[in-house]
Amino acid sequence: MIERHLTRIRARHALSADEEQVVRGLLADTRSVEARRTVIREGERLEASTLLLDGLMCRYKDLRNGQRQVTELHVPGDFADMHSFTLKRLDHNVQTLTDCVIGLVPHERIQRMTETHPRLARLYWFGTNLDAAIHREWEVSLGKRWAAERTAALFCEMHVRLGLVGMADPDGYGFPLTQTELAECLGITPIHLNRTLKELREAGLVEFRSRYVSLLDLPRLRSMADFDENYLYLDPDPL
Amino acid sequence: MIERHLTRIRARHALSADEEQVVRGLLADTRSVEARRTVIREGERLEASTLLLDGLMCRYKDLRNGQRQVTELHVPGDFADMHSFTLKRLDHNVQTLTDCVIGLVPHERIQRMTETHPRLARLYWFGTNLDAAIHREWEVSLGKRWAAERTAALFCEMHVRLGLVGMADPDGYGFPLTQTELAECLGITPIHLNRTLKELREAGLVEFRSRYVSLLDLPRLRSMADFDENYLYLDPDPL
DNA sequence: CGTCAGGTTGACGCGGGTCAAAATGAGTGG
DNA sequence: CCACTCATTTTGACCCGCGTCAACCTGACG
Repeated sequence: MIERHLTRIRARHALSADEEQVVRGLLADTRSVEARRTVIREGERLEASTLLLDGLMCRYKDLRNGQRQVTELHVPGDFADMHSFTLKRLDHNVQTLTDCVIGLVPHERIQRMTETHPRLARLYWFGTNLDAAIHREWEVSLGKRWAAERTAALFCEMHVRLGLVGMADPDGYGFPLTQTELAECLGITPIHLNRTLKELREAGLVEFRSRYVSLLDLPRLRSMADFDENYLYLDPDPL
Repeated sequence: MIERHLTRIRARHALSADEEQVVRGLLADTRSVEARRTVIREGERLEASTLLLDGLMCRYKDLRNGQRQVTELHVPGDFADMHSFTLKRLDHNVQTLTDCVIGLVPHERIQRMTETHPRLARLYWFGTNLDAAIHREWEVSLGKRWAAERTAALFCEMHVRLGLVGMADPDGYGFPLTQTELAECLGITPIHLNRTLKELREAGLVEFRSRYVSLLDLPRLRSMADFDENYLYLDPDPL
């Protein structure tokens, strides 16, 4: 089950046999969590980081008025909160969107890894910096793109990220979110997202139905989103 | 001049005399850069990280249509791009907003530091995770807050961050941005920002004039922004 | 066949974008 | 000290994207 995590790392960096063993040794425990459970609450003190092995999760922040903004989606192989290793408590919540399998990685094991395997430490540092890059791209979407462009950009991002761990087809992928959840990622109301999806569908760009995203015309979809996958760092320099 | 950087670190973590010497030794060179110069361009290969010693800088991303979104502001003492140590090329640009003094820290020195001083490595990792936390809060602002709330939130954030390095008064701070630049942070047009500033001023909350932010009623300003400074991690756990 | 979550559509209003133009203010040169 | 310039701020008019409120539809499930 940790294979997807190794796949994710290897998509960007080589791993020696020794390093692979250390990575495998990080996992202290795995557990199943059903859909829509908040796994990590803002402010609580954490002693372990959560590795997503299967399913989809998200980071979100609540507002006083009951609304929430999702700040990142997680696909299998992602660490949901490697950053809690240094921060110890988070400024946001982490929730499952679907039924999930998660792995727990005690901070003390990460600590030991940073001391014995500085290159691995650097790879995981890279990983949190990649999260930040995704946050920045979402800032651009939320700040400057119209609803349709924004929606297109997210569909493009998820296609690449799911593809990296072998969970996407060339022209689509399973994506079991409700329209309400998707709208919370995009900073628009579910109603307006529904209209936007209709617009994208009728333009022959993308269709989102029964938990599956069908990419009807990927080149035009990427173009309308002004999608540039460089922010996902698919070809980093070798370390 | 590196004092502000030490102050910034010490605001959150203790530093031993030995560690302080290592931090001081990171700086290979300092230079002056005039206002509105792009110091780091998206995609270029980097061999050193940039430490902001004096002045204001920002990270921004360009869009195809010529618009841009600022994704973070930097105050003196901040690393503008510690994340380039692991990413090697950035997904965004970095620019001076005012005349600045910057310090250059070769990646090889950071590399050596991670091997000899893992605790310092962890502090700098913390620093990049703090940047990500700021990105997340901006995502919330851009996605969910009205223009006035969003503007109030940014004024609150900058008050705290500038205050940490001794550059804010209890009821205001110097903030030499144009309204256009501020609007690029907030994801609204300069014209609408101008109307929003008028609204905040007439409500007796905050005034932004001649490069100075006057906090007329900080409690109400924080309240309207739903400002919760936890995301700035002012009291992290000791490492 | 009833129930309920989630998806869809319509009507209407407001926040904020857009275009145009005037006012203000910091420099600069005469 | 004044005239001129150019960036920046400010205001007005108009319109559209998206929020809001209210129904209605659909499909999964017991």
